[in-house]
Parts: sequence; structure tokens; C-alpha cells
Amino acid sequence: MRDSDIPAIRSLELFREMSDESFAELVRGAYVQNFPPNMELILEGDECDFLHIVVDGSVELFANWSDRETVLTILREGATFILAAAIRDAPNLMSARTLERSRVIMLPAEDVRHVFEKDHAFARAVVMELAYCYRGVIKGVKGLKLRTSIERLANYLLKWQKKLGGAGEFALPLEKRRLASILGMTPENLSRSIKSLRPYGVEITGQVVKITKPDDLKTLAKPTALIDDPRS
Amino acid sequence: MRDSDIPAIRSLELFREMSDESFAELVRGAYVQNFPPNMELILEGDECDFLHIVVDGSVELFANWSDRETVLTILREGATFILAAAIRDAPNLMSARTLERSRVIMLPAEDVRHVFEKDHAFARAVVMELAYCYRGVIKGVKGLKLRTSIERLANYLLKWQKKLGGAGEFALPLEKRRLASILGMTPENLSRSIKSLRPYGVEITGQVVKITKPDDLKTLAKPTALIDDPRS
DNA sequence: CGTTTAGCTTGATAAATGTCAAGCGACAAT
DNA sequence: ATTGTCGCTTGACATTTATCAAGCTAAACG
Repeated sequence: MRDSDIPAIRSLELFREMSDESFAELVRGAYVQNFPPNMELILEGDECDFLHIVVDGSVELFANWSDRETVLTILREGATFILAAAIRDAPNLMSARTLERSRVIMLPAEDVRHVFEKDHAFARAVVMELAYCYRGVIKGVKGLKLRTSIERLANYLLKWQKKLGGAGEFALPLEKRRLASILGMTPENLSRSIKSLRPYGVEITGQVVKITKPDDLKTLAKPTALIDDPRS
Repeated sequence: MRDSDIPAIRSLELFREMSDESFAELVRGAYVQNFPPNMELILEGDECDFLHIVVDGSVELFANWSDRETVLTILREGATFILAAAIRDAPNLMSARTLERSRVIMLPAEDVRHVFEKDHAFARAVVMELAYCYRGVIKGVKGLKLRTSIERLANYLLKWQKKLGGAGEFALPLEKRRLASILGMTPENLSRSIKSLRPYGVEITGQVVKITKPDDLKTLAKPTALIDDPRS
């Protein structure tokens, strides 16, 4: 682990408020590693040995059952994963793989639990992070159960448009087949869903999304903070 | 609030390890109320004023969007709800209503946050509970995205059979239309799914479920701890 | 520079799921 | 007892989504 990594970690919300001493203890046992693309970092069902944090790049969380696979989410810099499993000392419910060359911090789960016990500011940050993740998943379930796939796609586009500054044109931050899986549909269906959004002013060429009639799209998508606002 | 409620609360996992002093502070501002069936306790989008705990009866968590409604889960005695919102001081993502006459403890969210700050044992319990809930929702998403509705139904039946002691015959703990919504399908479809499980030894008459060929059913359902075991 | 590969798209078809309408049956209220 | 309500079921049909096969395109590679 490079010394230059330390300030970056310290500035993450999860570690910002804790004591210097506790932080030092956490960092002492930490690994920081660069992984190539498409590297499996953890496997569903395995014991959880490390809390992971994405420093740079992107990591996909996915799950398998009976020859099927689904992507649950894609994490980017600053995101933690396997926090719940690390805290509870329980097996991972999801697998993880890098999508591109990525830099990942790994904190031994035992250290995390130990520091959690003695540093209240850290405990507080862990709870906030967990509650945030919990609410994120609940929003995902609401989207899955209450919306059709076209509605999910429309809201996904609006969400990223907003996140990337609100311009009428922006780049999709992932491959379409992964997007399809996240939205709970097949790639074929995503292709067709995209076409069916054309009357609502959506044109997607390669990775480039152009939204020409945002109001029409919003009428279809009916975005709501209680599903679509990651912050709420 | 009756004095007789206090030991029952104290014995819940969330409050078992905390100091007497902190517990007293929490209980001081608590309400315990009996609600009639079908009473709306909280509304999606509202500010979260109380952490709720089901002492007796059952409570349904549900959500609405664009004229549609879905049930996310049904809670029974000992279950907490709106913990994440209470901790983060964020709006509720779900609504709640009683299904039957129910007894519910309500702890002012502000007290919860305050005691959380000063009592580490309580903080620990909150994190454990939150992580448990988080993992429960993740399992739900995996079921929704990886399984067909018949597979979800089959696993639901096996899960409750196990939970209720493993006998070949047991009573469904909820109405079928709610079960349908939890499983992410329409009541009509649930009816048909039940019929299509007949070759696998499933007979449902009213609320009574009879499983005559558990091995055949398991072959279809392929239950896995990483989705179906609430404890894992 | 051509070749290969992987991802994407399209069309045809099948399967899964939802909608609408009708009827049944248990249960509660009168 | 009678009536009405509500939940459940069934059938017919529509819609949504998945599957399979083929072809296209653009980036990666020798």
C-alpha cells in the first residue's frame, strides 16, 4: 500500500470522523491492490474476509442461481462492498468482479469489527453507510416490482442524465448487456425497449444517449424521489 | 404503556445488551399502542418520527407508484421497521398498515438517534439488525431477478414448511392476494401457479398447504441458503 | 491490413405474466 | 335465513418478456 493512498481513504465518509488511532489500526492491516479487468474479487457463498472499497475503476456485484446470473449493481470510486457480511461475519450474498483495471482497498473484516467495537465515530459511519445501502436496495425492489422494464429504462436514463450534469447528451457509463441485467431484462429486450422510447425523444447511438424531449420522457417515466433519488 | 410491556421489549435483541440507563431513556418517551386491523401506521414519503416494533399481531410494509401497489414484506412480533429511516432521519420509503389487531411500540426517532450516540451496545445491536435487514432485502432481489414466479412460490412454501416445524401440512400465514404481491405476481397468477405445482405434490385448500412429495418440490425449487435461509 | 471476436440488433417464435369478466363460496351483517 | 361483500378461481385473451438464430458492426489482434 502506497502512502499516497492513505489520505484518499481517510477522506471517505466511512473513515472521515474516526480517531487517528483507530484509523491507523485499520490501515495497518489493509491491502491496496490493482486488479486487471474481469477479475473475480469475491465469490458468493464464501466467508467474508475483507471489507472492500473501490478507490478507482469499477466493480460489478452479481449473483448466480441455477445457471442464471444477474447483476445487482455497479460500484465506482468511493463505494464500499460486503459491509453487511463483514460486520455480521456472514457469507457473501453476492460475487464481485472488476469491469476495468481497478484499484481496491481491502480491510480485514476482523479489524473492521474490532475497530467498530471501540471507535464510536466509526460505528456511526458504518450505520449511516449501511442504512444508505439498505435504502438503495429497497428503492431497487420498488422499481422492479412496480415498473415495467421500459419504465425502468426511462428512469435509469433520466437518473444518469441528472447525475452527469443534465445535458441533453451524455455517455452511458456501462455496457448495454450489463445495463439490461441491472434493469432485470435481456439484452434483446433492452434493444427493443430503447427503440420504443424513440417517440419520447430518446436516441442511443453506441454509448451516446441523446434526450431531445425530456418532458415527454418524464411523463412516461414518472420519476419519484422515493425510488429514483439516491440521496433521499 | 403498561409496565408489563417493558420486559418484553427489553428481551428483544435490539435492546438486550444496552445499559439500564440507556434503556430507561428510550422507554421514557415510548408509546405502545393497540391498533385495529387495516390501520395505516406510516405513509411512504413522510418524515420518520418513530422507530416501530411489532409486539403482537402483524404489519404489512408496502409501496405505491403510479396507481400500482406492492407488498414488500409482512412483519410479525419482534420485528422492527423503519430503522434505516429513523437512523438517517430520512423520509420513509414504505408505508405500513396492520393486518390484524396489533400491538406496536413506537420509539421517538430522535431518542433512538441520541441513545445510539451514547450507548455502544445499542449501536452494535442497531448495526446488526440493519445488516440483517439489508441481507434480507438482497435475498429478496435475488429471488425476484433469478427465479420465475413458480420457483418463487415453491421456495416460499418450502421456507414456511421448515419455519413451522417441517410437517407435511401447515397453514399459510397470510391471505393469498398478499402472498401474490410479495412474490411479485397477480392473485390470478398465484392461483394458476398453485395448480401447476400439483404434479410436485402441492395441494392447497383454503389456507392449508399439504406437501406430499417434498423431494420433487425441492428438485423444482432448488432452495439455497444464499436466498432462502433467513439466518444465513 | 485483413481477420477475428464480442457485443449489439433484428426477426420469428415461444413462454410467462397480466387483464378483464364472470362465477363460486365462505363469512359477516342484517 | 337472506343478502351482500370479499377473496379466490377460472377462462379467454392481451401484453410483456424471453429464447433462438442470424446478421451486423466496431474494436482488438495478429
